[in-house]
Amino acid sequence: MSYDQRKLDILKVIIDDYIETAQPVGSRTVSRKFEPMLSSATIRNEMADLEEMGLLVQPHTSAGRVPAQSAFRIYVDQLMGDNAITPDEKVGITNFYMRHIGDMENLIKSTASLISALTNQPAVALVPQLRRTTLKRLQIIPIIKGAAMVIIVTSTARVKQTVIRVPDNVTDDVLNAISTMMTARFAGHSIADIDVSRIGSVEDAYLMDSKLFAAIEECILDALVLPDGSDVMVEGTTCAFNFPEYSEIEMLKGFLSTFDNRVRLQRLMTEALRHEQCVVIGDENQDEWLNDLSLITAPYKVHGRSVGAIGVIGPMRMDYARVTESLDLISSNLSNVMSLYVNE
Amino acid sequence: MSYDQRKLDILKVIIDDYIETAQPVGSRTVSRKFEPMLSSATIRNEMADLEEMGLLVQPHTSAGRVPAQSAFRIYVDQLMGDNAITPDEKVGITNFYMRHIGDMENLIKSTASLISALTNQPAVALVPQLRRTTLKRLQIIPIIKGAAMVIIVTSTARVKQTVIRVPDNVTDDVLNAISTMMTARFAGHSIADIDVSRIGSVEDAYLMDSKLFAAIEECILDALVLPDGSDVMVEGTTCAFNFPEYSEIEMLKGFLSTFDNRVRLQRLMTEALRHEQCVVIGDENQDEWLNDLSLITAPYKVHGRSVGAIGVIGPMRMDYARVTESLDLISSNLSNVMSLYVNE
DNA sequence: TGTTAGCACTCTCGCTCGTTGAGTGCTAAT
DNA sequence: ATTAGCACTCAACGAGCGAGAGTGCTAACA
Repeated sequence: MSYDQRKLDILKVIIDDYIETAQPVGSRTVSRKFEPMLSSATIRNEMADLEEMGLLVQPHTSAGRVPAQSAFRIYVDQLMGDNAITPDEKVGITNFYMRHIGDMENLIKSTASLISALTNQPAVALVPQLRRTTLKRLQIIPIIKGAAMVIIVTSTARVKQTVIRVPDNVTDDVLNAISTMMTARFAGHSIADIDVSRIGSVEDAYLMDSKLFAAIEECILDALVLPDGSDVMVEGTTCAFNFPEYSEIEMLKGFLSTFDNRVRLQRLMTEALRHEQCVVIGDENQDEWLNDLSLITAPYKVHGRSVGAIGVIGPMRMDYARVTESLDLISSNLSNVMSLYVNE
Repeated sequence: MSYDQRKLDILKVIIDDYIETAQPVGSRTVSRKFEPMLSSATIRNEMADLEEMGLLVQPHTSAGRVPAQSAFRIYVDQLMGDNAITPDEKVGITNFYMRHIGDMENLIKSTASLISALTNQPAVALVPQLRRTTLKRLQIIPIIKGAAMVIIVTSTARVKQTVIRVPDNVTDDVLNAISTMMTARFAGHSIADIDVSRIGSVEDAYLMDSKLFAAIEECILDALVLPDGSDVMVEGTTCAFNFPEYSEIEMLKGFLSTFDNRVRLQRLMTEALRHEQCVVIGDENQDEWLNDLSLITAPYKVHGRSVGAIGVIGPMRMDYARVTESLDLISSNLSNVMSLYVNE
């Protein structure tokens, strides 16, 4: 019982069909689709072998077969085709990014929508991470006595705001001065660089209240960098309504609840940002909550440096060819657009 | 066949039960709950009357009865109780707002979550509307050649950003100067006041490129004020998974799709902002897409002026007493907190 | 006159059970 | 090695049936 090519070809036909229909695939179906023509009996023999090899699973005796998780792995690594995205669609993607103007949150949100529309799967996208981009401007604006808002604008045109407490005796002018000064000092620097030591030197220079700097420091290092779920955009969860595997309400609920915990998703995507495109199938996922799903992610880059990530989460049965190609394309388009924004 | 009190009392029992169970209510159930004790036969007679009056509907002969839309109207206007919210819960709400610190988007989002948690219904909340608050600061930040980002901070600590095109020859210093100047000029003014004519005078004073001002004007009047769906927060849609009326996937899909069109929701809530608390049941709604749902909204105010709105969208069967009380309470708490932010 | 017990009737819901059909594994022939 | 043929399995579907909840009506009663 060898790993011969025919077995793999048959496996591909089975998986292709299963991806499309979400139904167990029978020998007759394969026989009809398979080239060269083989009788269903022959296919049956091969399928029995594939089952013994752990690549197929029979839900019950008289059903067809369903690909096992390991089969999807082989499919992704060796079997699936390419050119799943038509030239027209490629042009569409390019146009989408050429036409786009707007702020970062919007761009990333639209990107998630685009991925979802293209793949018919829920899509996830991570906004450019602050500590991976550079500061463009920092502005502290008083709100009420005792509180001020820190607004940070990054080189990727991202705006992030947070509220900090400030001592009562700090005047608007002081906050303004600090804003100007910090902007001048740190503009163009990586946000990760705005660290305690440097703030120290600033403090010395301006002889300011150290509590205020402590607050600003905390604001930048914690509030702006700790994952709070607001950095991750989710679009297209309604796709799941059309998935046959979630036709039961409890199943659907289970699947959709995956997207509720934004902090968890954000952590996941922040991790994904560190790798090139990757496909994680079923319990290959470290996280238990993804154990019967597949996660496909790709980073996007500004001048070659990964600053964010996009991805798709869906059932193990998904059109891997289409999804991986889509993510690749979109990632590179997005990277280009974003690199335009940022003068190196 | 009069509108006598007993009929109304029976109606109340029926609706209370129906709100709780979403099941047709039979005469025996009512008989058991009704005070004074009456036989189910008597109740049956009354229920037959109520049906004839158009207040009850029988799904089929051998089922109990379901309140008609008009019955819910009467229920809301005359029958439902109060004190649906326990003192403990009230304290919880107050604490929630006392503890809160953060920016506006966050506060409104949390508010929506709170409403949803309290009512077990999907909740909707509208961020303070720009044209109803005053400007705190306007900052134009260049992003790339030909584009700049306008950041507006309002008196309600809201930050709104948008990207505008600027002529290539405008320098950073000019943008900075304009920012400072416009902030000085318009800070404290209603954002609706930043209109063409005033921009005209500013333009004269600084002899600036009129195209740039046109762009800024457009940015403020259009991009920042036109409903784009980003002003409305939706939380708790997953509540619907537990509603018996949406136990069929198609029903659920239909209901949840209500929340997909954010622009539509934003328009709805912007309209709601103009009224005091109101309960709109079924096809009392102007909008067809709400015709078999109920919408309950309440505005929230800063120093007596409505600037935003909160609301609940759910099936006609909903705990109106609890929802209206919750919205009232939260609206007044939120109004208080927000008024604190804004020095009159 | 309002209330209630009793009863026949209706209709949904859930259950069982036989039928159907897709799919299998095995065997024997090619 | 391939395939036709066949007996076998099992989920899915639908019909048929009984149970139960609920009704309306009637007649008796306070």
